[in-house]
Amino acid sequence: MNVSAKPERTRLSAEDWEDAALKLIADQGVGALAVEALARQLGVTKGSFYWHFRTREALLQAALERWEQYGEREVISQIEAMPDPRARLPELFRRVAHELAPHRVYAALLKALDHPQVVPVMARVSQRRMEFLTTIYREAGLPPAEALNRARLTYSAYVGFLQLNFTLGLPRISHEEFDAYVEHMIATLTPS
Amino acid sequence: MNVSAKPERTRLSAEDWEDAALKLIADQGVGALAVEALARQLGVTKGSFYWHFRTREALLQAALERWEQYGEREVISQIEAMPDPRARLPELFRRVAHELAPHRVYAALLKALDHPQVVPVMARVSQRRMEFLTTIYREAGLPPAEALNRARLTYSAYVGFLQLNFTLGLPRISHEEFDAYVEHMIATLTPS
DNA sequence: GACAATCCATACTCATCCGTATGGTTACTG
DNA sequence: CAGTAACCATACGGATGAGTATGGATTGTC
Repeated sequence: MNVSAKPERTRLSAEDWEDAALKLIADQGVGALAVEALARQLGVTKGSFYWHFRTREALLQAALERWEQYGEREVISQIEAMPDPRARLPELFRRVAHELAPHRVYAALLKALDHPQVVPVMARVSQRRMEFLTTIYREAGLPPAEALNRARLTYSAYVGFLQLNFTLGLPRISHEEFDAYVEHMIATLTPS
Repeated sequence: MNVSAKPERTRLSAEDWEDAALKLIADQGVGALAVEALARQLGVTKGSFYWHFRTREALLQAALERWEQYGEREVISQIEAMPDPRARLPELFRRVAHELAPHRVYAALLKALDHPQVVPVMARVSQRRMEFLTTIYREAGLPPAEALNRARLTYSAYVGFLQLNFTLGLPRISHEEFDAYVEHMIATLTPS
C-alpha cells in the first residue's frame, strides 16, 4: 500500500538533485531551472538545496557533467561491434530514430547555447559524435575528406530534425511517414 | 563630423524599438529582451517605451511580425524566376550558404521555441520554406513523396548547421572547407 | 542513549525587472 | 505664437528568484 508515487520520501543526495534538474531541463529547458521550483517538485525547501550545492550554477554544472558521463556510450560500442561496416550506418540511423527519448536533454541544451556553461559540454559531445560518424563513413568506403563532410551533413540533419519536429511541432508527422523518412535518409546519405 | 554612431538622437518610433529588439534578439537571444536594457541601448528610459507599447509581450509580438514580413521574399522569387528547374537547387544552396547574416534572427528564434509567442511564427516561416523546397525538388524530377522527404532532409540540415556552426562554435571551419562542404551537400542532395 | 554529523525548514535580505503614475519637454498645427 | 498632441524622464509599487542565517529534526556511531 505504500509503493507510492512519492519516491518514499527519504532524504536526498546531490545526485537526486542532479537527476531532478536533468528531468526538468528535458521538460522545460535550462531557463526553467530554478531552485525553489525544483525544491517544490522534490517535496522539500531551499534549505535542503543550499546544503548540497553552493549555488544554482553549481547544480547546473554538476547536472551537465552527469549527463555527459552517463551519455550514450552503449550505442557507440554496439555499433562498433557489428562485423559488416556497410551495415553499421543503416543500423545507427534506425536506432537513433526509434529512441528519441534519450535525446530530449540534448534537444533542450541545443536551445540553451547562450549559457556559457552548456557550450563546452555540447561542443565536446557533438564533437565526439561527429568523429564517430566520420569513422563509420570512412569504414563504409568514403575517402577522408568526403567522409567528414558527409558526417557534417548527417549530424546537421539530426540536429535540425530534433529542433523542427521535437521542439517546434511542425505538422505532426505520422508514424508511417516517419519510417519512410528514415529510409529516405538512409538511401540518400549512405554511400552506394 | 556628425555622421555619428548615435543615430542622430531624434525621437523614436515604434519601428525603431522593433528594429532594436530584433537586433538584440539576434545578438543575445529572446531571453535578453528586457525593456530597460533596450532603453539604455537606445539612449532613453522606460518612459519612452511604455508610450509606444503596452507591454513587453507586445513589443516581442510586433518585432516577430515585422521580421516575418520583412522575410526573405527576394530569394524565393529570384530562384523561381530561373528558367532551368535543375539549376535552381544548386543556386539556392550557394545563395543561402554565402549570406548567413540574415539568418541570425532565425537561429536565435530556434533557441526560443519554449516561448509561446515565437512558436507560431517559426512554424509558419519554416512551413513556407519547406513547401518551397518541396516544390523545387518536384520540379527537379523527384516524385511527390520523395520530394517531400528530401525537402525535410535538406531543411533539417540547414537548421542543424545553423545551430552547430553558428550558435555553438564547432571547430571553426575554414572558408575553403566550408565551400567544399556546400558542394558536397549539393552533390549529395541534388537528384542525379 | 548521548553526541556529532548530516539534512532540512523558516524567515529573512537583496537585486532585478515589469509595469504605473505623473509631470515635463519637444514638435506640430492653425 | 498660442495650444495641443506626441514623446520622454523620474519616481514609485510589486512580483520573482537567488542567496544567507539560524535553529530544528533525523541519522549514524561509540
